[in-house]
Amino acid sequence: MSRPTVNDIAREAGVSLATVDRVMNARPGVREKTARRVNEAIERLGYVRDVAAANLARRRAYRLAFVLPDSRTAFMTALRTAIEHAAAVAAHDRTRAEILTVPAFDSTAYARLLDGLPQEGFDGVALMAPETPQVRDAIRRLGEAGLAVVAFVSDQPQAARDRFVGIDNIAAGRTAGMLLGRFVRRADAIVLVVAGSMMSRDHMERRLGFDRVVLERFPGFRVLPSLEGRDDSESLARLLSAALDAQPRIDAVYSLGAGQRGLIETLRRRDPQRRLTVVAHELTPATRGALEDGTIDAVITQDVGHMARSALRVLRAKIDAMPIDPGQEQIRIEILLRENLPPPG
Amino acid sequence: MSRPTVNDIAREAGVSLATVDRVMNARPGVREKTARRVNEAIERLGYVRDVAAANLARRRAYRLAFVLPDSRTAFMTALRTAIEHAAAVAAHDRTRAEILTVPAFDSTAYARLLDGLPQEGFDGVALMAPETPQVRDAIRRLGEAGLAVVAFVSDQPQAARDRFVGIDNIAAGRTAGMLLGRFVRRADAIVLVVAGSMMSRDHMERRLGFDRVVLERFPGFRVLPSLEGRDDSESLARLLSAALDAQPRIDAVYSLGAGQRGLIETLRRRDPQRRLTVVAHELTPATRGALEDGTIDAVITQDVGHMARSALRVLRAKIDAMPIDPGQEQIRIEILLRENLPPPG
DNA sequence: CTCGAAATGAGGGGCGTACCTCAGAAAATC
DNA sequence: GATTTTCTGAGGTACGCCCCTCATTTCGAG
Repeated sequence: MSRPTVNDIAREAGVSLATVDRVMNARPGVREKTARRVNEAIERLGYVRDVAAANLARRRAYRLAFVLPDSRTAFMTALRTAIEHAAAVAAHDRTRAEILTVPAFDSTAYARLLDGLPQEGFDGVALMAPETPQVRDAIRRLGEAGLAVVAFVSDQPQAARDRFVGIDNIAAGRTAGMLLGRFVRRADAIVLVVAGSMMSRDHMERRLGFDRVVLERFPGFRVLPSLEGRDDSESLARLLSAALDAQPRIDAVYSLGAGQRGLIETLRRRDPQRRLTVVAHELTPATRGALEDGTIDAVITQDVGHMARSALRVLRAKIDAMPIDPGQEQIRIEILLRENLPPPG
Repeated sequence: MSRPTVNDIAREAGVSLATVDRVMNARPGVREKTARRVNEAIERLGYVRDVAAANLARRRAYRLAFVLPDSRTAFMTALRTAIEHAAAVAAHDRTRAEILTVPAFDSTAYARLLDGLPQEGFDGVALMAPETPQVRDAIRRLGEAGLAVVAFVSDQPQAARDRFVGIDNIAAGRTAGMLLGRFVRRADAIVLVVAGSMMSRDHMERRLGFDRVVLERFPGFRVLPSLEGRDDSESLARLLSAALDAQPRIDAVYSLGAGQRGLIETLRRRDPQRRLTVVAHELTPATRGALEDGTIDAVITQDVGHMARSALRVLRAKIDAMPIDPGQEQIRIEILLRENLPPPG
């Protein structure tokens, strides 16, 4: 005997199909007593609505938006590709997801775009945006308009988002710090921190976590003031080169993300014997190559494919008011060495 | 304009619905020329069959089996729980998955069980079994009977499995070796390897990878003959205690998996200052606690939840002859430090 | 050209659910 | 008890696809 259907419920509850339908879809005009009988029958038979059939009948289509900054770092490119891929797969599942792009730090533009989404028929939004009052208010309005909202990659802890899909960047920074600290042999190591841009919350949090762990666990380390390459490989290469000249005894480099290409090229040139211990963020073609040839010792990363799929699943679940599987939606802070690098592609 | 349906295909191809249906479901009685016209129409409109609707109409139900050894290590317990959870979720999706248990190293019992599956109406099997000729032949017969077969956790590279869901244990061993080697401060470290049982392929492969990396990268290390606790915490505790007495200068311990509880308790007692560098496999309540309190420095693990879900997805895809998303099905060799430990549960 | 076989069209019933209408029954109101 | 209001039942149509039957057309062989 297979799963019970609405018909079984109707029979079991001693009511008609129409009544079962009214109860199940919260339509008006059912006495409380009758509704209870139906719900009891559902309980008793262990009925679970066949979501596939329901969606078929409803002709339901989920219309979702990924709202991303227009930044074009390797990480953002990989993220976009992952989202497009996940969206193509989800298209087989009545889900249409589009990427919308906004000037990177323009909160007003974000707010304007978000405010327009309800009228355009979107049911849910995955949002990667700076944490500002304007964005926060726009998120609240989205929620009031009935859209599901997840903060994506970068959290909005103060805002009315339904969930955060991404990693804890403080913990990621701690992880990087611990790894770097244990990889470096000497107790009085000099460490250089390289940042894309400190304007982004992620990088600030990583830095924070890193500093804390160094302070707690490697108090003998000297951490130099951080280099800011403004997400740009060329300027980063120049800055790094200058820093290595100024302080030749640098033992380790921690790269918070963005501009990795310039960093790696400079390291290859300046440190061919790989005396330096290097920990970087984000798996990109550049960091993969550097991991393979030993220029970088470890990469801390987050699986962009997983994040894209997770955002889609979470949004759909929120739209349907269904529970999510926390284990499946937990994005890991991955540590990659050359030895556990997943195959490319 | 939403997705094209079979009706659109029929119209576009200038044939009737019945013919489209015959083509799509490979039913006989269609001239090749006509079939081609239909397929062209499918191409042109970018039609993709609505699998949900198709399954509904077919009343298709996937009946899947997880065939596991009766071993009751913490890892196997976690794995079973993860499978049960994934199966409960998949039940909402016309998929019934059951766990079948076989005496751990009894190839004959495995073969007998596997041979019975086709008659019992199973469509696919995820199999964790020793790699023996008997099992290999049984897998071939399953394939011939039309079942999808994935090797689960432990690969069957010589057998006709459709895929392997699990990690490369040689790489996992290499990862552990690299991590341990870099965490230990001295170049002439003495390393103790602790195994549950060397009978299992996984543990042998990890050992192999570990040894190779130590040989290549840390040639000064001395690796002691390995301790075998036969997957049993108590006997492992005794052995370890004896080994630490015999060689007090041990610097590091590598635990291949199984019997971790005894290991950890002994370490807590014998090494309260955490002088030892310890790398272990599998995230379990015991290793989690040990990571948190610093008894263990790193854990190499594989996400059991991911593996269970992946096996289900892969089996369904194989049964439907649909493509899979390699990125999503890639099981990671995860490195966990205290800093990037995911929340429990 | 004829005949039989093969190919195709037309149509129905069904999968489990949603959503609608209308008539009739039960309950609440006075 | 009559009347209004609220509930409930019966039944239909639809979603996109599967699978079956039967009549009709087309094709190829002789």
